[in-house]
Amino acid sequence: MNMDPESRLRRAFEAAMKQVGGDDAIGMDPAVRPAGKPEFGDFQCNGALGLAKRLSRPPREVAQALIDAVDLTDLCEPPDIAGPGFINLRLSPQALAGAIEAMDTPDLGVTPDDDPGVVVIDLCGVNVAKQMHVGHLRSTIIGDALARILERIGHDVHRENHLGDWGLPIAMVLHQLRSDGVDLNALDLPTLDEAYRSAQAIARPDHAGLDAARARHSGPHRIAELEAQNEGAMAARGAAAETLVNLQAGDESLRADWQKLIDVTMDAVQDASDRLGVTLGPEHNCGESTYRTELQGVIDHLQACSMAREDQGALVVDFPDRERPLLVRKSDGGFLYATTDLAAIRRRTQVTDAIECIYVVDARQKDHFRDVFDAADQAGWCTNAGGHTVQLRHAAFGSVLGPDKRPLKTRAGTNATLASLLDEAIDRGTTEVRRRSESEASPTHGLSDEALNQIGRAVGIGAVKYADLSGDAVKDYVFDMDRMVAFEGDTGPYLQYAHARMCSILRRAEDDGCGADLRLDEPQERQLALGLLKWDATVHAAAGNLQPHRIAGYLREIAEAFSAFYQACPVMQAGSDDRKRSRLRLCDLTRRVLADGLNLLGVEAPERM
RNA sequence: GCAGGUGUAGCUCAAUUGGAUAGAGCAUCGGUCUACGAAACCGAAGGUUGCAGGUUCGAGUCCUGCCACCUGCGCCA
Repeated sequence: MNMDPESRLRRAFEAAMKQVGGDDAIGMDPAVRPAGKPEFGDFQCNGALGLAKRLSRPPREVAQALIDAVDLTDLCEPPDIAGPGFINLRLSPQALAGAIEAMDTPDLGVTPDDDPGVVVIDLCGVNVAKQMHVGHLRSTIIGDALARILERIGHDVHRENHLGDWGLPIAMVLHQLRSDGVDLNALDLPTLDEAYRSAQAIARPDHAGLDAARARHSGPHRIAELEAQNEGAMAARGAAAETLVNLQAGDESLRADWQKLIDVTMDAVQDASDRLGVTLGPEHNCGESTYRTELQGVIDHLQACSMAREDQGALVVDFPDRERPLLVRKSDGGFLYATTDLAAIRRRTQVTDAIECIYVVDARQKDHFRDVFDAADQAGWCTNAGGHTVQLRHAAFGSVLGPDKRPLKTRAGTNATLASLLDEAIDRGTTEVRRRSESEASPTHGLSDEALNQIGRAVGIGAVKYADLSGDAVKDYVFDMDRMVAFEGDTGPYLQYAHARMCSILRRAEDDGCGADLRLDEPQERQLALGLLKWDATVHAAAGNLQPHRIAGYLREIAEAFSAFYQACPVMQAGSDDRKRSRLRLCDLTRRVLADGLNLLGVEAPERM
């Protein structure tokens, strides 16, 4: 049973509502939550308003009845009624101090999930032969954060990088490189990337797309674009298709070359992962190619379930609530990415026994995942091998836009590469850290080049990651390097700075106040303490809703509360030893919560910066 | 055409899932470094939450209808 004040208040008011409302109160939420403003106390109970409705009694009268009935012994000061019937609650000093002491443990009061299990997170999703761009940045950063958050509450997280390493696009590049006579042993990523582009441009006919575009009255620009693509594409496509057939048939020479493309691509991915500080390595690679032997089995199963229907030579799955069917096999017998995604779900739920599969993929694929998830459900794969219900969830994220609100481009007009972005972030972070370290008063003064570079990287990368994680992931976001690396205001470095200041105080102190009696007399001390108490609920809310930005918002709140405390309450010269040790303990706990949260976001927390 | 999404301060974003006077940051203006790090703090100004209705004690949040923009729509992934 949760012993934090909010849970205790909820239970107390639940009981009071039952007493006041009788059967009418069954199933009603006491609506206990942190107070909206400090003037309203520490917590508020809004349940009287709903209960008054059911009882047809004046809300304030019901609120009074609840106050008369509720048992808040050892928990609260006498509550009062405000506005239409809100009950404002203020914790007793003992209860607040007791609650803080209770969370002063290694796990910081964060409770494990009620139903822990294997959670597969599909993240990063690079395509072989294609340079990583900002879209992969989002998938990787958000996916890594979600993985850390879910691990934090006890899940067994399996990260999977579902590489685009199979299918026609790869065959096209392969064919092009081979026919151009490129030395694959000396292949580098820019060459590969360029080959991918030109292969795409040459070999993409789209008659069906063109017909569809005409049928639905798409704009002339779109139609012209499609017509241009159709020019002379068939020949190249035919050759690529032949390459694909040979590759899939196991042609040794082709397979060797194919592997070289993967190696070159993955070296760059590893480099980006390392610089970003995300937990992602070769052991998480799980490419589309690994499903190739399972695709036919998926089709067989769909047919055995009578889910699949032939239509114009292709195999499709229908849904009761929408027109659009899901295509699972082409008329030429080939499989599609929906087939691969279904195979992945089947393996993850039926072999790996996942209770949850999370897809950290661009929001534009929403319809696709809806179809695939529904098809998987129909196929019976939403119950895992252990009989546990499986949740399939698309953690969709929006596009990264430039300051012009268009998809982010470099000055040259090409897609911004991830590598160039990281270069710049690290460069600017390092420059700033070095600049500040020149001042003799700076705690970083005199540190080695290596140490300063390390911190500079943490600051630059932290800024980029925080910017990505601090807003609701599903929305598009405007990427503005200049704003991020101002390192002021609501940024990653703001949180890192607050953390470094706490470290600084703790460094100066002879002890960390561990075990000291807490005296939370000043309003800033109370506010900080009340903030710390929300940590458990915040982690669970972020995990349950797949919203890392809740963590980010919480940490900013903590950093702000700490700054206010720092301003108002001297620690080292607190007046008495008891008070000093109490404040040190509060600093220490705050530092640990902040570090814990930054770690969940994958943002480093240097001790000096 | 059909489906989905978005619309909040000049700009970039929040809002504990229906709660009190819609909050931050940037930019602007003013004040704080002989107390632990000024990457900070305090204050001012900035709003008809796209528009119009509706539901109720109470709506940025829910329902309806418009407007604007974005995205997707069978043999690419």
